[in-house]
Formats: sequence, structure tokens, C-alpha cells
Amino acid sequence: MKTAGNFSNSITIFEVASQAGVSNGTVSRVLNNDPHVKLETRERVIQTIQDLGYVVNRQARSLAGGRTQIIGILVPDLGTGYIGEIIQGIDSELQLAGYDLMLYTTHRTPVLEANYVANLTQGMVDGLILVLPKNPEDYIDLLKAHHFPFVLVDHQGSGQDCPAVGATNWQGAYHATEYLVNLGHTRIGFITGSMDMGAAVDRLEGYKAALWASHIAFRANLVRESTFHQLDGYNSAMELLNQEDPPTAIFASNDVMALGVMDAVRERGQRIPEDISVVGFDDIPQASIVHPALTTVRQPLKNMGSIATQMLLDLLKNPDASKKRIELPTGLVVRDSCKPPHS
Amino acid sequence: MKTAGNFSNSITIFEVASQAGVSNGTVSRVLNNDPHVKLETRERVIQTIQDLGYVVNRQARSLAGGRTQIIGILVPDLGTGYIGEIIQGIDSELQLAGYDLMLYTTHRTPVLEANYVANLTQGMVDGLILVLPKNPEDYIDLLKAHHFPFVLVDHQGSGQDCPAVGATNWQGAYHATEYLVNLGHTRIGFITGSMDMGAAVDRLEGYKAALWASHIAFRANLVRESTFHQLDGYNSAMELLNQEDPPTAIFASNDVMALGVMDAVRERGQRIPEDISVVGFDDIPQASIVHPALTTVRQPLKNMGSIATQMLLDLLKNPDASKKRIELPTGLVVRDSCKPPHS
DNA sequence: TTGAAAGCGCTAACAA
DNA sequence: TTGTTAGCGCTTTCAA
Repeated sequence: MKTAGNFSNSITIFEVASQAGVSNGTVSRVLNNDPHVKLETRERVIQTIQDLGYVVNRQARSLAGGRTQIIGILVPDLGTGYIGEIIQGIDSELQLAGYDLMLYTTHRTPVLEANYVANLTQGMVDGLILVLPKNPEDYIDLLKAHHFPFVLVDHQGSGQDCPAVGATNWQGAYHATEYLVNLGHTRIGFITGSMDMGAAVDRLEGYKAALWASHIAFRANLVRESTFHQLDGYNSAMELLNQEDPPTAIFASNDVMALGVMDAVRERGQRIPEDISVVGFDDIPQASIVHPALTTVRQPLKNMGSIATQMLLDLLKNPDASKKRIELPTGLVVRDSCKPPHS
Repeated sequence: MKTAGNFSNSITIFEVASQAGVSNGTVSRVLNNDPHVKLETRERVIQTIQDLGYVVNRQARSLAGGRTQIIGILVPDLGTGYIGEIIQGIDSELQLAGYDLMLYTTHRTPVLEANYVANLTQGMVDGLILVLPKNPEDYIDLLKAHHFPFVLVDHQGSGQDCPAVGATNWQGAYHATEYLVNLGHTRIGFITGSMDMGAAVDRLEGYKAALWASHIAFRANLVRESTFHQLDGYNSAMELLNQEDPPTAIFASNDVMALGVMDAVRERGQRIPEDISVVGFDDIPQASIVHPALTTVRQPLKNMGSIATQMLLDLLKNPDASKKRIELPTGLVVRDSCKPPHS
């Protein structure tokens, strides 16, 4: 069955060749920047290409062993602005380099993730960007063994030594906690993310370290293990605030949970920041929109996306490029959700 | 140059054929659900496919005139949750049907848009979903002439008679305005979207109709032409509120602008909803998060995405399927941003 | 510096 | 019902 859709009038490399009075091989060389073409010939071919409005057929190129000029990207989902920001960074960089983007959502299903990886690497894409992969161990070895170019975004590669870009989670949490301490808070609640993710662990450690540096004793009852989701942020905050001697400030491991915390505080009839200070992590678009605007640790999400892409494109050009992990600095964005505690 | 990345051990249709003791043609038939295969043979082939872990090479299939099982989707950008919601609907439906998704962002550049369309239709994808296209006139005729399957999302095809899914903009605006009128408002400000988009026009008309039905005179000075962006929503609101005899309620043509309106109201030291009521349009995720939660007209974005996808897949199966426009109902979501005007 | 030609893995027409 | 084979449009050797 012939594809219903193909535009039939697409012109091929052979038409270009005959128009320009050369062979298809020469056109191909021009297309691929092969230096073995006389300048004059090259120019004539390029002119013909433009005149005819020729565009390469990527399936054919790929099939013949070339590249697809497609980068695959695996994301857990698209629900939060968080992922959207990262994709934007990836997308703009790819567009600059003339690559296309194939998007896969795994919905946090490890099986899907592994399947996609297997499929994509069969020639569907030239490289892979894995955003917040769930079980990278399952296939990273495979990817490495086959020298398939890939970059991880925002995953703490535990021991796995491979190209990745992340943010300085530990430092970010440290600074935010320090900021609250400097405001005068001593009972600072902390809500963790999913502790199976390295980023969540690092943020907790940053919090602990800042307390320690300020000679404030760590109190386990001020910490709640949670999941990065809004409702769990809400519930954790409720638990934190309902105990005797409750915290005067709450630091949530991401903005989405901080939003949940704000709901909880309001529902208890308390005010932000007068009664309770709230800090988040990520700086998603909503953070500046909520009222009061949320003080949070900024992750340079768009940057993380574009830098990961640059790393990948480098890897594509030069497979032996150094494959190191890059940590982008986080920064505290002070808005309106924190104040000194009232005695 | 051989692709650096391809997993080299990928097995072909010929290996499957020889393992199963049939010809490649038969395997191909099984792969494409051709009925002309003996049941027994089919089962044997399927078994071998599974045993060998064979997956089709889509470039080859496409090149040979088959389908790619890839759907292209063109979106203006990824900045707002709005587009993300639509993509989610598309994506989940595609995943169900075993299609892959190729994502293109046009950044509202008509040139890019037209280029992409031309490229994609050269066999790169089986069908196209155009989300909020900017200048569809440029290529819709082309697509139609070549019988290339496509669906428009949320664009008012002005006269163009082609498959599309949108929402009932007129009705939504009518209801929201009516709601404000019923609360007792008579001076209702309105901020339009980009008037080159059909949806913006329809919303304005809905607003006018509701006023008319309530015997409230339309006043041009209560309307500001704007662009769907937050900052313009803010500026328009400022203008609206700074005139004498200002509105007691403002209806913005989308949520993002409504957020801008809220900023403006607050900056003027007024309260929402006590002093000024605010209504938006879309029901993006932020709408329920802001404080006070925004009363808005819900567009079933995710649904629009999935229904558009279903239409496209239908079109793929049956190119003669009816190509009509579908309007999904909008609904008013009442939250906390409106109150009767205080005398 | 160029041309000729052999595939890449698949589909689909044509035979058998 | 099945096998055979000619492409699809390109890249890339191998010769010239």
C-alpha cells in the first residue's frame, strides 16, 4: 500500500545531479560537506539544489547508513511546567543545529523506558536525551556497550560514570536553609522528595549541613519524607504544623510541594509569610505567579536542557569527547514568602 | 560514514524469514496484516519475530512506500501549560495506537511553519497535527491537494473546510459574561486576544452577545484589544482601571492575561474579588493554583488533543472519512475570583 | 576530483 | 497462499 500522504512530486538527488550536470555521488558529497569537490562544482550543485528546492529524504539517508538528524528525548511526562522548561532548552538548541526532535513520554513506566531506548537506538535517532530517567541502570550499560550517544538530564548518576547535566542540589538546599536561619528561624521544617532520586537525597543533606553549620540541632520530627507531588506536600505540611512546637518555616524539596504547603497553611487560617515562611525548589513558572510569590531555589532548567543538547551534539561530532557530568549552579530567588518568625 | 550509534546487531526481515522457513515477502505480509497468509504460517512467523526480538526498521519501511508510524505535531511553543495539556492528550492517544510523536515548535514563525509542513510531508510522518497554526492558509491547500492527512487544533478555520477540533469559544464567553451579569456587574471590562485568531474574535462576540441579551449597552471604552500575553493583560487592566467609571469586573480572553490582571489589581492596592472580579479563559493548571483561585472558562485541552488524534488516526485508516470540524463544549469553572460588586 | 554501482531494510507488484 | 524481485533515495566504496 502506497502511503496515502507522501507528496509525490518530491525531487531526488538524481534530478539535482542531472540538472547540474554531475553524478548523484557528487551531489551527495556536496550534501555531506565532503571536501573532495571542486569549489566551482560545489557552487553549481548548491545553486541547483536551491533552484529546485530540493530537500534530502531522511529515511533514505538513514537507511543508507547516514544520520537521521533526529534526536530522541525521553521524558517522564509533560504535566508540570518543570519538564516543559527543560524541553524548551533542548528544542531551541536542536533547532539551531538543524536537528529534529522525537518526543517520548514514559509516564514513569520503567518497561516503556527500556523499550523505547531499545527501539530508538535501532537507527531511529542519532542520539538520546534522557530526562529524569527512572531506571537508567537497565539500559545505560547497553547504550555504552554500543557506543550510542546519550546524555542524562537531572539525574544523580550514582556511581554510573556517564555524560549528564544536573544542578547543585546540595548547595541550593544549603543556601535556602541558611537564608531561613539568617532570618531568625530555628524550627525549620523540611519535606523531602522521593528518596529514590539522588536529587532528593542531596537536598536533604544540604538542609542538614546548613543546620549543622549554624549549630542548630537536627530534629527528625521536623522532616517528612514525601514524593514531589502537591498533595503530599499538603499532607506533610499538615503533619508538620499539627504537632506541638511546630516549625516557623517550611522548606519543601520542590515548588509543586511548596504550593501544597501554602494550601495547608492557608487552610489552617495562618498567613504566609507572617505566620509561616515557605521556600520551594526549582523555580517553575508558577512560583512567581502564586500569591505571595514563592521564594525558591532556582534550577536553570532551560539551561540544563540546552547544555545537555550541546553535550550530545558534541558527542555526535566527536564520539571520544570527554563524557563528564556537569553541575549547573542553583541560586536562591528571594520573593515574598518568607519573613522572620514572630517570637 | 556509518552512524556511530546504531546498534549493529539489529536483525532484518530476512533473518526472520529464513528462521521461519518462509520468504521475506511472507514476513512482510504478516507484518502488515495482509490476510493472504495461512494462519499456521502467520503464527510461525510471529513466533520467530518474538524469539528473535525483531523490530521493523521504520526508515526502510517508509522508504519503500509504507508508513512510518510517526505523527508530526507542530506547536507554536512550549512556554505555557496550555500547549502542554494539548500535547498530553495527543501523546497518550498516540501511545495507545503505537505511533511515535515528532515535535516541532514554530515559535510563531510562519516561515518555519511552512517549511516544516513541506519537510514533514515528504514521508517523514504519516500525518500532521497542527496546534494553533499561525498561517494555515499558506499550506492547507497544499496538504489537501496532496491528500495528506492532517487535523487542526483550536483554530477557527475561517471558511477553510477541513478537519479541525476547537472549543465553543462564543458560548464560553457568553456564559462567563452572563455569570458576571447575574452577580450584579454592569460595568464589565473585556480584554481580547490577538484578533487575528478566530478564537479571540469569537470570545469577544460571546461577550457582546451576553451583554446584549441582558440589555446592557456595549461600551467600547471597557474593551481593550490585546495579545494573549500576561504583560499585555496587566497593561490593559491598568488602562481599564485607571479611567473614570472603571469596570467592577474584568474578563480576560485567556488565563495568562487574567493572571496579569490580578497583578495589576493588587498593585493598585485593590482586592480580588472584593473590589474587582476577575474571570479568565482556558483553565490552565495555574488557574487553580493562584490565590484567589481563578474563575475561568474551561477548555477541555487534553480532550481536544486526544480527539484531534483520534480524528487523524481515523483519517489514516480511512482517507475518505468525513472531514468535519468538531467543537468541544466549554464550561464555566467557578472558583474564588468573583463576587457581586459593592455598590 | 569525479562517476558508477552496490547496498541499507523494507513494500508491493508480479509470478507461480 | 507464497516466492521473487524491482525499486524507494541515499551513502559510500572502488575505479577512473
